[in-house]
Amino acid sequence: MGDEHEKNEMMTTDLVLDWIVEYAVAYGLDVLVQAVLPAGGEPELAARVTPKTRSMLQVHILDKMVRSGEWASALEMFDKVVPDDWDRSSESAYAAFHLELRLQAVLAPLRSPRWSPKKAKATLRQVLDEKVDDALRTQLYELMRLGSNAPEMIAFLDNEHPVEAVLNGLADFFMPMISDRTPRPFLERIAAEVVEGSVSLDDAAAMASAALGARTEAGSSSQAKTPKGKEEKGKVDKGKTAKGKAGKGKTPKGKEEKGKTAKGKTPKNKTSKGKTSKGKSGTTGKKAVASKVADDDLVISMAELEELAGGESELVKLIEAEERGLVLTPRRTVAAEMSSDSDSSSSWGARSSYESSSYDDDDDDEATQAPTRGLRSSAHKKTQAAISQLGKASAALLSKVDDPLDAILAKSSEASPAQATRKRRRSGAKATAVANMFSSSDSDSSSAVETPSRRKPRATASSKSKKPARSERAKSKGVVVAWTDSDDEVSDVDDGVSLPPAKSRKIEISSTPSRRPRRLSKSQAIAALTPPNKGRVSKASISARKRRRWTDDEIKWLIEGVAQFGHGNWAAILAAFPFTGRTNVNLKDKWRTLEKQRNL
DNA sequence: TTAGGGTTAGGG
DNA sequence: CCCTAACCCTAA
Repeated sequence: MGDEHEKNEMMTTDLVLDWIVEYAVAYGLDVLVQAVLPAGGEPELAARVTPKTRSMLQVHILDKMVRSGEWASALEMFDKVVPDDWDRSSESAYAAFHLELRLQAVLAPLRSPRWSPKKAKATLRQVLDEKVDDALRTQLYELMRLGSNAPEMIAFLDNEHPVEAVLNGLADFFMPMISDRTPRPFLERIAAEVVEGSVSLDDAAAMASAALGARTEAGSSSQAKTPKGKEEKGKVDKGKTAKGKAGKGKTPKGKEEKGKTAKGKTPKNKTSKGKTSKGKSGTTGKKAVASKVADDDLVISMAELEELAGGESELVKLIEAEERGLVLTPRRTVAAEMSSDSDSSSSWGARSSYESSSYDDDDDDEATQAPTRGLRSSAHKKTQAAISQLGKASAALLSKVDDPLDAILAKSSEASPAQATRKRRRSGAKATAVANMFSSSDSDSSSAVETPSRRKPRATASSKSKKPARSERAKSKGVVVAWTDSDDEVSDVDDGVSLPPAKSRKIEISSTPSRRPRRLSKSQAIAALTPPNKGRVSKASISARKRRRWTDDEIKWLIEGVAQFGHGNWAAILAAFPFTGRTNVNLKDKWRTLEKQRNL
């Protein structure tokens, strides 16, 4: 009796916990996901989550892996997620999706716009040498056939095996498993608080449990959970049957859809850009504790950011100013895109209606746009929103600080493409630097400060001129050249820089000035000017950037990354691991030295 | 963005 | 002072 009551209470609590976790996922709180997943999670929490919720979380992770191109991990996770009783025959949807995943795993390294046909072929051949089944082999041979023509092959990859299609397939495939539950406002609220960090998960469970208990107490307590269990079972069954249908329809549908979206709206690929630094879900060695810490840091970082920016209202003002276009940053488009659709609906069910209907394609936009992202959902959106918020905040912060370089560059009317690029990269680097400053509680506090790689005063010596013996070069260093450029005068520069006027006309140039075409002297000047600016901006970053030795962790990531993405995909590797203060070129260089070391 | 040649800080 | 790892520059 009392025993049973206790038991019921416990199960109620667990169900509530389930819900909270589910909503937390919808809110994009990966910490919870990590905490609950068996491997590396917190055992107690994991044990209290129902298998169904666990599956849902796993699908969530799978979705992330697919998005970040961790195909090997995705394959692994896929096998874990699929229930044992699903049809795995070669005709099944399981087989189709599994094949697609494996294909993607092979194709991922080839998607780089810069891959060489030679490399692609070699990679494919290597795969073919391993044991692959006929279905995969057929696909790969088709790729081999196209391998001699790079553009054609890329087009093939994009049209026949777009990542989009896999994502859609993912949504289709698992939708039956993931039913949408009726949202419960109070649970949503609590989940939101968990996300904010003001309430711990356990407290939330207690709170929600109390709330739910109060409601269900009126009826019999066992009533509360019985329907749930039934519901769950029913769903699994239904899922199994529905799945076959969904899977079969999947491939053509995905393709069709892709074509249409591509035709309709160009921009949208951008979304993934922002979230680079946190792609670690696959190989969390460090437990949920670590991710918890990371999340705390995120919370703190916003607060600190606001504080630094002069309080919230100030920050808001700045952001608003930015949005009105007063402050131009490339991020603006993303922000606009973000704010355009705010949704609050439960995410997981969004696609089901689309699935059952045979999808008449008469009206384009609405039909295609909405269902495209079954799983992208609000979880993704929230994450994106948070990221964009952070980005905006840091941009606002930066805009508050005087960094004249951008202004200077903007002013220089002949802005060559190269300069423009440099400018953009700089601001990007700065933004991440600010973010890193808070998010990486990591050891060397210097790294964050270093990150905005300061160009050395040394103005580019023309590399073509064969090196003029060390001593000579050394001597030439430190020549002082007076720069007199009539048009934009000191004032121009002065606004942002506020350098001592006397200095602004004298620029130190380390290489022979006469060799350079005059046109370049300005950019040289800018480069030369830069460090002093920085000195003014922040006392911490005065020092010239330091050499930072590679840590074991970084080396580990690099090796892992090459194994995962293949040699030469440095940008992808950089994005997939939590490198701080490293660039893709750095990775490339490090790999070069590693290889050298191994050979010797 | 990557490949590869060039430059240099800093350890031994 | 030498050598190497880390970093820079630029063509493609």
